[in-house]
Amino acid sequence: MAGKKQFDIATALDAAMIQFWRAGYADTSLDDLSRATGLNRSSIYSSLGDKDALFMRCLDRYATRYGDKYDAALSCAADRPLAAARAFFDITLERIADPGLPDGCLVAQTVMATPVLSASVAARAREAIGFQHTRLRAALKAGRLHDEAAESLATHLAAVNQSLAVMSRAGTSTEQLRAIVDVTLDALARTLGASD
Amino acid sequence: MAGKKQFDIATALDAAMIQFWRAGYADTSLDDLSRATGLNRSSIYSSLGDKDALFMRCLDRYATRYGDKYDAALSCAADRPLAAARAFFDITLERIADPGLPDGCLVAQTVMATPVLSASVAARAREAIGFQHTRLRAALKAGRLHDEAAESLATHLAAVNQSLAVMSRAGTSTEQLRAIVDVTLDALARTLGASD
DNA sequence: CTCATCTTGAACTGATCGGTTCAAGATGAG
DNA sequence: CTCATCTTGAACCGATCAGTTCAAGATGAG
Repeated sequence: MAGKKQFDIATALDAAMIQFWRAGYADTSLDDLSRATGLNRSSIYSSLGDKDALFMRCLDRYATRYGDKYDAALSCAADRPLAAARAFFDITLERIADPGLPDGCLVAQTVMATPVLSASVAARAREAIGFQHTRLRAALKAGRLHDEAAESLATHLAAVNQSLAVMSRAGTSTEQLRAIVDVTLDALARTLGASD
Repeated sequence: MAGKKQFDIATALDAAMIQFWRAGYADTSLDDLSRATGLNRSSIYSSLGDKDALFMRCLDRYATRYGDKYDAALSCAADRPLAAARAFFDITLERIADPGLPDGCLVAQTVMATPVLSASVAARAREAIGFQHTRLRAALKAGRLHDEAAESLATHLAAVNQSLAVMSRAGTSTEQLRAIVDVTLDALARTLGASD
């Protein structure tokens, strides 16, 4: 515990995460990471591990951070499932609207690069998608949807959420992104209404 | 026209397209393209241009080939708009189910890599997404949906179609992919029914 | 002040990248 | 057969890549 102040690892991880998020794994060099974090190459290597390990930490960080937010948004699903689903999508839409964050989604980007990533990284990204599905299914079941409807609707909601990552990178406006989810929310509303 | 047979440019383009489709621009080297096409490095360079130009040709090829199929699928929209939408998604689902083709979608992959691609390539990919939207909106209008509904539903359909690219790479089964579009098709069916 | 600890910048390695050139070989028209 | 034309393999270039090492410098505890 001597020497200069230790740099803030959490801050560095955030910066690295955003760099990977914006440019993807392949298009992020160690120099990019050094520039983004403000840390030296050797500092990154010694305290954050090599590129693969660092990416994995960023992926976990991303999944945990937004996973918690998605969980919170869905927490009212038992009482108001439609509002819960709306809040769920709002997490994504607000993230996209935040000018301090990249468009798209780190998980979506990673999943798309699956064929050229290491097996462990690919598996972790798929896992994150699976968690999203599980989260949504549980919420829909809590909202008194029968198993079959909860299953397929959870898959649909997870997919539409991922589509926002693609469309935001295609230059789709926030109004159009909102329109995408509104169609889905209408479908959910009718299903909920019909099951009452 | 002397010398050995000229190799088939169309076949070579298909092979290059599939390589880019599977691995993306950044993760495709000239050696990869050489291996995929069976052509020599210098042959690629002399007759297909440099990496950027070749990628652009592949992107155009992809957009045209599947664009035509999507158009054909939507051609019955005036009479049977719901069947047209179903046929539209079937194009994508069949493409994903084809073991001879990569999962995902070249356009989706390219759009996701927008921040690190040349401006011209990024614009072309966005253009392709725009065409998809235009195509769908025209079909929905032909199916007697009013402008507002056609606009937002076209955006939704285009987005769900892109979501299939992401989800297919996440290991989602064909049954689940089908469930994703079925929710959307149900929503469309109700909208069409309500507008009658 | 002293010294153990941490950070930093710089350099090096071996590999791969995209792009380009060119001589050698293969081919078919005349 | 002759020769113009095309393809091919190999090599080279400058640049960048990830990974690693290490000496020099900065820092704060004792």
